[in-house]
This record gives sequence, structure tokens and C-alpha cells, in this order.
Amino acid sequence: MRSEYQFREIEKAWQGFWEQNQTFKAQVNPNKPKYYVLDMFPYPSGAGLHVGHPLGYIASDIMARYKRLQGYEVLHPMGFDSFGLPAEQYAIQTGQHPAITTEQNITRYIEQLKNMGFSFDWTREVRTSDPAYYKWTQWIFMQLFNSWYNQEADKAESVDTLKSILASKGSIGLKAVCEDDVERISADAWNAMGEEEQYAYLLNFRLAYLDDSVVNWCPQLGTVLANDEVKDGLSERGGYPVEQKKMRQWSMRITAYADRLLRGLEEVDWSDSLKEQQRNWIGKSIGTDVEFAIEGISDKKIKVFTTRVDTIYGVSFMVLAPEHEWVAELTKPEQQADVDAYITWTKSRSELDRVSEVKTVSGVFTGSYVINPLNNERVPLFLADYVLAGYGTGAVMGVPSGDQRDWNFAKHFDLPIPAILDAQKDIEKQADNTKEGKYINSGIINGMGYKEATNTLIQWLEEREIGKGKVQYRMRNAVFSRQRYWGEPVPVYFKPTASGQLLPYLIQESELPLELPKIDKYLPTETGEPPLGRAADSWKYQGQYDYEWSTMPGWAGSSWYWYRYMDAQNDAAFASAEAVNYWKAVDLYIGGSEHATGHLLYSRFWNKFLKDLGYVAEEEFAKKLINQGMIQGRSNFVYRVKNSDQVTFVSHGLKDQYDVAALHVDVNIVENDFLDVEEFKRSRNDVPADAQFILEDGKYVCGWEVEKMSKSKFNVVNPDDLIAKYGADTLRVYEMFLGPLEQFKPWNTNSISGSHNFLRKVWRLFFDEQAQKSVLVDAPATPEELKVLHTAIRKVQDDLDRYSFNTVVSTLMICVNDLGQLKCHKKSVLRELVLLLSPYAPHMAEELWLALGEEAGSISHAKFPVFNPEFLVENEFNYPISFNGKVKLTLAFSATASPAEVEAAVLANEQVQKHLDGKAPSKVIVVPKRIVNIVLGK
RNA sequence: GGCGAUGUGGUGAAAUUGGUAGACACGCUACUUUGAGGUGGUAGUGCCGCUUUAGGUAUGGGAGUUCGAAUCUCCCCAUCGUCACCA
Repeated sequence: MRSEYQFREIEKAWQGFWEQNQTFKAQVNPNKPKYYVLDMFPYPSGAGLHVGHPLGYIASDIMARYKRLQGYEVLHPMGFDSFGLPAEQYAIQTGQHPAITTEQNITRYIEQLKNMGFSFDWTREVRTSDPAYYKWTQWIFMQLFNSWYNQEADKAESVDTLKSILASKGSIGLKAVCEDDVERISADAWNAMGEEEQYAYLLNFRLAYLDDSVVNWCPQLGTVLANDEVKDGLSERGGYPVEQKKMRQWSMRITAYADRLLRGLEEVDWSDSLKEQQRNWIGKSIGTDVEFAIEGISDKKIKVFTTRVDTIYGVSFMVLAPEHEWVAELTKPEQQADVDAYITWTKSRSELDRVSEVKTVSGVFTGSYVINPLNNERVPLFLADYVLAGYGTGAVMGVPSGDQRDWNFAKHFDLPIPAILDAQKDIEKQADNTKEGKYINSGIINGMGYKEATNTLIQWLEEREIGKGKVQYRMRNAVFSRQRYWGEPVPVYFKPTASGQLLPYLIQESELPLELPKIDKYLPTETGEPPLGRAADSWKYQGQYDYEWSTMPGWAGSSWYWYRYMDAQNDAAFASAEAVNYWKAVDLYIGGSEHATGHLLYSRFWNKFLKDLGYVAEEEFAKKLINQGMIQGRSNFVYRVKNSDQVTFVSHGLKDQYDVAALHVDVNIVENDFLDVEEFKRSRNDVPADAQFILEDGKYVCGWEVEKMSKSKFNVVNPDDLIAKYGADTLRVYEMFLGPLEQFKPWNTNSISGSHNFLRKVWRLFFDEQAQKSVLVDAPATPEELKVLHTAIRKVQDDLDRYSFNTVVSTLMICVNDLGQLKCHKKSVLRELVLLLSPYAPHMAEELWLALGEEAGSISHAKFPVFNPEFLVENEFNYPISFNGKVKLTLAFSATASPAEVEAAVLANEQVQKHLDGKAPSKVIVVPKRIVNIVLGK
């Protein structure tokens, strides 16, 4: 038995114990309620973990341990999102296979995670780059390829059902999600097709499909990027320029799920900001498509999408995107030069220019006119780059009285600004987008209100087949191909038809996994094909047909991994039905907010798809989600005096008296902002031994600033160092004590000693370290001790239930301080305290549990203390007595006294009378067991 | 510009349905314990004011609702996140 708090020994011993005894192994246990608590699994980078990474893992581990104590069967797994660019970049530089780098990094991560004492069930570890795992990623791709979206049933179905519909009814009235330009055919036409022809036609409807899409191409990285991997026209990783390029790519029809993705947000407990981000990303708008005839061209009409069809009588111009495909045809000869100049100019502008010049108006007249279908007026047709080719129809009707951007445009080109609502104000000065009032100058809707007008117009347009109500989404289908090596191969090969057209076919399910071939270099081929093209000679299906050379994007493996944890070793299914039906969905998911629109949206998409096919139990995979705040760095600075003969540094408080340059200094040689001068001299070869330091009160004080945590700023703090110095339990307690989990906060090691001292204080309730002996006693607890204990039990439970991890630490500190004051060393009290502490400081808890005479290791599955309100009953309550809301004194009264009794007693009190100073109170408010407020007249 | 969030001591923060603002911790000051300690203990610490006692004032700023506002409403300012000309 250790009577000193030797955390290094203690932590190592218990980590070994847990591993040996598989203490945290989870299993399907129908006799217990389940709780699934999941961390977003990390990409194993070469740098290892810094103090910011474990924040979320600590919180989730506390919940896992807490729920175990409450009698839940807890699934708390960890794994690695191990496909990705950095390992591949490294492979390009060194020739080392990415699998080797990845393996090394994972080994390091596991070691670091184990040092933190997390209660993961390591038997369920997954790695997305493991063929046994990506076999099932490929399998899901195959299901997507074999499915179409039936809008009638509002779900995905096997293409077999589509085939029978086509054979009996054709596709003319078919409600399926596909591109607008897919040719509609009759049943006869379908039945007349040959097998290959039918196969080619079906490709239009599959949820995984090949498409010539405009993609974000990054030449430096040699690959396509998703929209959320591009920031301000540069690649998120590396910051390289990204250009638009048309390429034949695999895509996923996520837009089929747009509305369900939107509706599903209502049933999950996620933060408003996160839900809002997803809503914005999906970007649903309800409006109307309207066709405008073109003057002088009879076979074409320009279609616009508007959310305010009620303003159509206010149209005074129309604008096309400069990239619109009819621009050449619609430009009149006399405008040709101007239009060409404008298009050249817009092309020259980078993404960043466009963003920064939002306010300026630009555009050019084409010389053409369109006809407003409602009033047959001629409307001039312009080009302007504020209209985006990629959204809606690439054409916009301009209503200057109701839209500020249109108003600016009209002013700039001196176009009319017709008023359309009697409630519009000052439309000569600015646009007024009100929906109030009655319509004027508006033909068939004159005198109507907004709702009636909109319905009338849509009906009018639909009757004449020149428009219809429509729901528009901003979200695009997701490009699924990456021209990289280190990703999942797509389980597809290409077989030519009789006419030589290449059609994609799936390999057999029994042939999974399709493993990555070996290649000589991890670069594109000489002809610019993806790296897998280097294996082209041998990498063929049945030695004959080329496999797909692109690999899957990073998000493929992470879009379903929570199911693999449920049954990680299963070779016959991604998870057994039994496991899926028991664990169902994630009860608590913790991770960074940077995945708001990427991972979390794709995962919800795949989950809904798997639900449609009946493979999983829940429509939403994560019921509760918490985004832990990023931990920022806290940099320290020293101030070097400029232009001095000798190298001189001046302390922070005196720096204003000198001309100084601020320099970053390693935060690990600074404590409480005091610099370790000797260590500073030793560790920096640019600081000579005779350097001068101008001190304040004998100390060198450093300045500080909050910055990103990075090596170049010397502010990276490594958890391994802190664990060596204070122990994992201290680090766990301290990271939680820093503040609310969701909040962004700078890392500051300064006050970690407070958490360490707290744990030592707990230890001293059990042991006299000086005398090297236990001080535990068996005596029964006093009412006072029970009150202290049960106050803590209630608050710890309440706070954990609302994920307030920081206040739990305060509560435990108060409890320990109070028990210390009471000199309480009673086993019955301390046993409960250890249980409360165990989720936060599990190693120490195990050790103290043993000291209490309990069975080794049994604390992990013990029972959480039960709060008993009887111990908190008070006979008296200390009433704060306030005058006009300002508290002046407190008076104790019986807790059961009625408000009238309290009021009488208060007014009879001598001190109260003194404060009243002879005046009569106009009112006395008594809130039982809260406050007394005496209201004095003015 | 839209949307979302945040703003409380020297610092991290607490205040769960409006009811004693600053719990808990760091830091700091003084005293004390120990052979020694990134030790233990005691007292103090929002700001202004006072020898002490009072007292005044205070949750980004301004207005409002209320007996009573950090908390609710409106306006403004600042910071962070996010989308960014979305028709």
C-alpha cells in the first residue's frame, strides 16, 4: 500500500491493470440500458497529440465512466481516420509507403492516449486504411451504386425496383432524383433497348454515378477537392490555388436527401450554430421558376428562379451570369465589343477580388430584350457577375424597388424603379423589400396581399406552362473521386460496349476488399493520370478490364465508422444486426466544430441511406453532439533592447522606457509569466552568457498574447511533459477545470498546480504522508459531514447531466475543503467521495478504493452515490434583507415561517428600523427561502 | 452584408426557473510551518473612499420591463465563428 501520492507509479499500475483485466470491454447486454459515447476519431499526424487534442476525449471519458457507474452498458471506442494527404505527401518525398508512416503514427497516438487513462475498449479499435475496414466502405459504395432515389416513397431503393417501373411505365412520369436533362422514355422504348443500352440508361439514376462535373481542381496537389476543402479560392490543406475544371468524376447524389437532412436537424440535440451552418449549407429556398420569351428568338426562353414572384410587375431588367451558355447567341453585334471586354474582365478577377468588391456594381448590356409574360413589357437583358452560373438557372429578374442589389444595378445603368406595393417607402433612395401592403401597378394582382398574390401568380403561370412553384437548394451533389493513392479504391472496373463506350461495373461482393496495388512512386503518371495508373498493366479486373484509377475522398471512411465499432471484428457484415439493434445510435458525440458541414453532413447522408436499405436502426446517427472549443496557444515574449552594445532584455513592466523588439520565448521555460533566465541563456544560442536582464522585483516578467498553437511561436505544450510532471489525473482535472467545454480558450499551464494540490488534498483525507500511514476510521458520519457529502452528490450529478464538466471540479474542491475542515476521515463518507471523483481522476480513485478495503478494480462498475435530500434539510434560512433591491443585512428565520411571519419579524427588527429611519415601507416582498425586499417610496 | 455565438476582477471562471454578483482556482500581499520543496497552514484581495467605522459604485455602452436584472425586451459597440453577390 502506497501512503504517498506517487502518481507515476499509481497511474502506470492501474493502466496495466485495466489492460490486463479488460476492465472496459463492452458487450451486447440486453439486461442493461446502453450508452454510446463517441469521440471524433483523429487523423494520426506525425506531430502526436498536443494539450488541445485530449480536451474532448477527457470529457467523453468522464461521461463514459459516469454512465458505467449509473448502471449503463457503455460503448466507448477509439480508432483512426488513417487515409489522408499528409502520409501521401510524405511518401512522395521519401518513397516510404504511407502504410508504414501511418502505422508508426498510430502507435505513438495509442501510447499517448493510454497514458491519459482513457477507458476505451481497445478491442474495437478501427483504422479506415485497414483492408478489413475499407472492405465495408467499398461495400457501402456498392449499395449506393445499386440504388436510386424514389421520390414517391421518399427513400432510396434498389435499382431492381426501378427496372420494373421502367419496364411497365417508362420514365415519363417517374419521380426519381436525377439530372434535369435525362431523356424521358416510354416503357416501350425501354423494353426495346438492348442490355447494354438499358445499363447505360440506368446510370442516370444511381446514387453513386459518373458525371462530367465542374470540379475544384488543385494542380499543386494533383487532385480534386470538395467545396468544403476550399477556402477563399485556395486549398484548405497547403493553401494552393484551386481552379474550376470539367472532369469525369464519381459523384454522390446527396441532394436527394436535402430535405430529410434539413428535417432531421429538428430531432437532434446539437448546437444552434451548428444546425444553422448545416441549414445554410443545404440552402433551401422556396420560389418559382418563370420563363421569359426572348425578342426575336422563338425557340428559346430564359428561365429565372425567384423567391418573390409577387414582385414580377416590378421587373425592369434581366441579368444573366457571364458564363451563361446562351451569351454568344444573345449578344447583338453593336454590343459585341463591350460584352467581350466585360467577360474578359470577369475572368481575370480572382475569387478574392470578387469577394472584396461586393459593393461595386458591374455589368454590360447585351442589346437583347426579353418579354415579361405578365405585362408583355420589353425588358433589357444584361450580363453581370453578381449572378452566379452555378446557382438556380444562372439568370435573375431585376426588381429594383424590392432588392437592394437590383436597386444599385438599376441606379448605375439608369433603369426605371417601378413601385409595386403601396407600403414601399423611399424607393428613390433605397430598395424596400417589404411584403406588407397591397399591390399597385401590378395587373392581375392589384389590390391583393402577399400570400394571395403569390398563389394567384403561380397558378396563372402553371396554367399557361410558363412557370411553376419550385424548391431550390444551394447544396450540390458531392464529388467522390480523388486522384490520390492513399485512399479506398473504388470497387469498379470499366468494360467497353460493342460501340466502344466504357461502362462502369461493380466487382463481385465476394471479391471485396479490393486492395490498393503496389506502385513505384506516389505521383501522377507521366500522362497526368492518377497514381493508380502506374499499376495499370497488372491492376485489372480478371486480368482484362481496367479498374477505376481514382480513390475515394477522405470523408468516405469516416461517414459510417461508428457502426464498425459496434462489431469491429465481423467479417460477414459491417456490423451484425444484433449489435446494430442494441447500440442503435451514438448517444453523445464529441468533436471539433470544423466538421460542421463536411463530416457531419456526409455521415448523416450515409446513415439515412443505410436506414432506407434497412441496415441500421436510426434515421439520425448522433442524438447529442458537443463541439469542444479549440484550445489556442498562449505565447510568451521577452523584450530585447534595440541598439544596445550588449545584448539586453528588459522585463515586461519596464519595456516602455526602452526601444524594444518583442521575441517569442518557449513557454516551457516560463512559469507564471516569470522567465527562467538561466534556462533561457542555456537553451538559446543567440543569447550570449553575458546577456543583461533588467528585472522587476528581482524577476524577469514576460509579456503574453493568445495565438494559434504552433511550433514557430514556441507555445506548444505537450501532454506527455505535463503527465510526467503532475500525472494524468491532474491533467484531466485541470483541462476540465479550465472552463466550459464548448468555449474557445487559450492554454495556460500557470494554474495547473491548483488541480494538483486538490488531488493531494484528497489524498491527505486518506493518508498521513509524514507518518506514512492510513488515517481512515470506521466511525459513523455526523449530520454535518453528510450534508457536505450530499450537497456534492447532488451537484456533481446535476452538472454531469448537463455536461457542465468544469463546475463539477469546483464542487469536488469545495467538498474536499469542507471535509478537510471537519477533519473527516470516515470510510463511509470517503467511499462516496471517491466514487464522485473517479470519472475525473480514475487512477487515484482506484488506489483509494483499494485503501478503503474494496476489491481492486471494482470501482469502474460500482454504483454511483445516491443523493438523499433528508441530509440537506435546514431548520433556519438566512434571509438577505434588501431595501429597494439593495441588500443591507441578513436575518435568520425558521425555514417553515410563513411570509407574513417573516415580514412581521423583519419589520420588528432593530437594525431594519434603523435603515427605515422612521419612514414607512410602501411594500414588503417576501419570497420564502429566497429574499426579503422592502420597498420604500420615492 | 446575412446567420450564429460571446462580452463579468490582475487571470481562468461561477451564479441551473429574474432573488446576497465574483463561488472554485490561479496570481498577489502579510504572517506562519518545514532540514528542504512548484510543501502545509492562517488572514487579506472587484473598484473608489475611510485611521477605523460607515458608505458609494460595479457584469461592453445606452434605454426599458420589474419590488428586484449578469439573467428578460429594444438600440448601439466590440470580439469570435460561419457562409459569403444564393436571386
